[in-house]
Formats: sequence, structure tokens, C-alpha cells
Amino acid sequence: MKLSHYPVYIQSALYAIILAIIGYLVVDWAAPALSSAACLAIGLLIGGFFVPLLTRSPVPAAIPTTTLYVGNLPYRANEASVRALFEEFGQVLSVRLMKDKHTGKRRGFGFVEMPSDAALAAQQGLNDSEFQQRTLKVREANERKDEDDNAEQTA
DNA sequence: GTTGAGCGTT
Repeated sequence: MKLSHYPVYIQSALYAIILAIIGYLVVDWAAPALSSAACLAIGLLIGGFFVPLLTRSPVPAAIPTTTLYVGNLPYRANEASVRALFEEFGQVLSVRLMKDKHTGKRRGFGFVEMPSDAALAAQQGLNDSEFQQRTLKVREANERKDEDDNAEQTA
């Protein structure tokens, strides 16, 4: 269960929660007089403060990020090969190959999260390119949630 | 173990 499978904001959130719990325990142990709510609050502050220090990624949320939709993937492709393919164009923050929830089999598409500039380069460089006997389809992903505003507006 | 347009989990 690799954390790099998940988008960065989830990674940061997980770190924050874990560190908040640790902070809560530490405060509760060090200062038993404080109420649980106070311990939790301080724990949250401690956790939030240390998140940037523990995140492997040099820039958690500082740099605009783009999620790429990658379609027409060969079923045999694993995440490592896809990651390696896209890393040729820049830093890869997360790779998720979608599988069927019940069977666990690959569905032939996935999502790659990269810094926006690298994502643009990868999109132009890898779209309609051949990857393991398949013609890749690389587009910008449909924003499922709070994706940052990329200067990708239809010209 | 198979298949082939597609935009998705914790």
C-alpha cells in the first residue's frame, strides 16, 4: 500500500491526521491537566506544523498541479512503468491505474498527477504515442474536485 | 487466463 498512489492532497491530509493524533497523545501525556479538546487543538497545530517537514515531495501544495487522464492503456501495464514513462517529462506526484472494484482487474485507464508545466509537456509528448503496442490517449483529467486552476482554458 | 470505450478512490 504505497502512499504515492494517492493524490498529494490526500498524502498531506494523512500526514496531518497522523501527526495530529501523535501530537494529541504527546500533549495529553505531557499535560494531563489540559482538557481533551485543548490537547486535540494543540495536537492539530503540532501535526500541521510538521507536515511540510515530513512530506517527501519538495513541494506539497505550493506548485500548481495537473491531473492527467491516461486512456487506452494496455492491461498489462503496471503503475511503475506508467510512472517511469511520465517521469521522463517531469516529477510524478501520483499514479493511479483504475481497477474494477470487485474483480480487481485493470480497466485500461488511469490518472497521473504532475506539476502543471510537466503535465502539459507529458500530454503533448505522450498523447497518441505508442506504449506497449498501444496508442496512448493523454488528456487533462476532468476536474473531479478542487483541482487548481490551470491555464489550460480552451483557446 | 478473456476484453478495448471510457474520466475516478481513499
